[in-house]
Amino acid sequence: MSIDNIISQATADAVKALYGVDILPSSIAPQTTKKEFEGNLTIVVFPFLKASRKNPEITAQEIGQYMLDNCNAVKDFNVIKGFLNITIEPAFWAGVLIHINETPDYGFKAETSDSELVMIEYSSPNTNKPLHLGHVRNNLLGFSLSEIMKANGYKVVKTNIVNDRGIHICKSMLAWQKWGDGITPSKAGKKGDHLIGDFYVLFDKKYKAEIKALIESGLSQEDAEKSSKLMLEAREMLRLWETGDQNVRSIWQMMNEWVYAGFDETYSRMGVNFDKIYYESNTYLEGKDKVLEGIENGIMYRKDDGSVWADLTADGLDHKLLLRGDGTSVYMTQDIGTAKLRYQDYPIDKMIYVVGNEQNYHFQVLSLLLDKLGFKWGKDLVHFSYGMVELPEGKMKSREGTVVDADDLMDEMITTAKETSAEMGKLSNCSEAEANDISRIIGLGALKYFILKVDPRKNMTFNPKESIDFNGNTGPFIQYTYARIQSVLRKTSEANIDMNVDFNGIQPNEKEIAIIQRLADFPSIIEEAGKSYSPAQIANYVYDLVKEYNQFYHDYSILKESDEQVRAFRILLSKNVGNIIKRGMSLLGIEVPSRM
RNA sequence: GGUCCGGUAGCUCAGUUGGAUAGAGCAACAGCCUUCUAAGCUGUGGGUCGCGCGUUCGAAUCGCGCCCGGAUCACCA
Repeated sequence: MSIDNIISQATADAVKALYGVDILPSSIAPQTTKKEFEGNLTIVVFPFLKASRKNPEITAQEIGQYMLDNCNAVKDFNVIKGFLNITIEPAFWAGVLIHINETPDYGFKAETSDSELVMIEYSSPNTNKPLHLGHVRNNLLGFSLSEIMKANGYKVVKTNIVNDRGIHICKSMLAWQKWGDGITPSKAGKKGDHLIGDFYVLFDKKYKAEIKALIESGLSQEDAEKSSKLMLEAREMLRLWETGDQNVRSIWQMMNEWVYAGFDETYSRMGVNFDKIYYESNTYLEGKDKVLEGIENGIMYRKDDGSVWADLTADGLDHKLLLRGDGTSVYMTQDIGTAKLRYQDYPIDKMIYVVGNEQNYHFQVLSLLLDKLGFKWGKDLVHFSYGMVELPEGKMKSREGTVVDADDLMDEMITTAKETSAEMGKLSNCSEAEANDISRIIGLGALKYFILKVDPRKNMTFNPKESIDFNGNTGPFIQYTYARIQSVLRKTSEANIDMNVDFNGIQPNEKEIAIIQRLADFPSIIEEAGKSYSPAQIANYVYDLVKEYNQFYHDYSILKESDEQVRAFRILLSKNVGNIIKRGMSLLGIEVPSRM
């Protein structure tokens, strides 16, 4: 039983004994006492005034006195206005630390046979260009969210829906056919996704030139776009693809393989992965049945031109198109189809879509439609919506070359980490391989932490220069603290310090108590982050813990402490801070180095 | 115009189901390396929590109205 629960229970008991009123202990949430006041936990007594019919000070005084007399965890109390500050018996804190130390999966709930299954969709790239900064935010959020849900005891299936068909892919294919001269990724010495991306850009360039020429020959913008030969060829290719034309399909197959090989490399470097990948080429025809079923059930209706719609005005939204007049699917229909396939594959209880906030409306509609169509998780599907990543110079525009490529970005981060470390002389005692590994961990940690610490809903500015600043609320700062703790532990074992010490009667000081209190918060932080789907809460918690520990680390000698009991206690405390840092960072998909 | 989301220090951001005098980092200035890793620590300065009204013992937090910024409102995905 946690200290919080003990105090909540004791408070409820006190109110019952003093005023004869029943209060649910769970409705009382003790908060950590502010630094400027004495005590560890604070109870706000205003809610009890109706029961006590006395003023706040007297009420707090009475409850405090009762708790002091009847609860052995309470050592002392003081009252300021309506705030009852309780000092916990220091020996209890030692017990809390020992409990944390002895609980291997502290803070993580285990998956059980009746755990709910949550499917998390993230990444969802197009196969016509490499991943960029926007995908990085998506991937990091999606992966972290998966880890957080697992820690909350859910069964998690990570999924990726790859947009592998459509006019954009045909553009790349066409450009490769026309100007590629049979080049392949290995011949070009280039990752496949980058190669395809180059052809996509090339298409756009040639297309623009064609349009420009047509306009100069006297056509209007609109007419020029209509009569562009390139675009017509691309459309024809898409048509052939849809009829299953062998030639087009085999080029498509080959080029997609190149792209997937490139993506795999990027994903694996980024440290993200998937349990199940869906391809739009397999799912894009699937939604039709469901929609037709919807017509029979009166959920959808058909217009005179043959198109099919859903009327969502009763839910405050508009009419939504689901099938075109010619019977083909739109985006929404495909998502319904994908949902159908997924539900055939897995007994989904909960579905989370990690998709940018420009699609908020889409998911509002999807949720309603899936619900109406009988998907049990439709109504409560979570659109984990995140804001755009902007650059200091403004928005990213692929045409203007201001897109930050994911691979380049990771390279840059790792290189900078290595240079910075070398400048500080940190890597002088390492082998080359070790130095590279540490640089990789630090560089990627800096990137990941910088992105994940921000509330996902907010648009954020990614400043490449500032992200490589290793000071303050950053990944490297946290990693550094972890590395120092590992150093302390190494020295502990080198010096053969006996850790089998009886901690009976130990009196942790204020700073130690503050750290233990924070460690004890870990489970509720994970739970909260799982409810609000927020990796940022984990990130900021870990930072607070590290900050608190750093002060302690600088104020007290740990290994030099002469009192064996105190020394062992401080080593134990450090070890557990290290453990929690590691677990917290693992929820963000960030590694921690044992030295740096 | 309709809908959704943001607005907290010069900058980047926290702020736990409404709680005490709103917190970090960066930037600026002043200190601290014979002591477990100085990528660190300590101190100083910096605020109309977008604006107003309301709800109550108490509002950055909840409600209503307005202002600013973003997204979206396609037979694109």
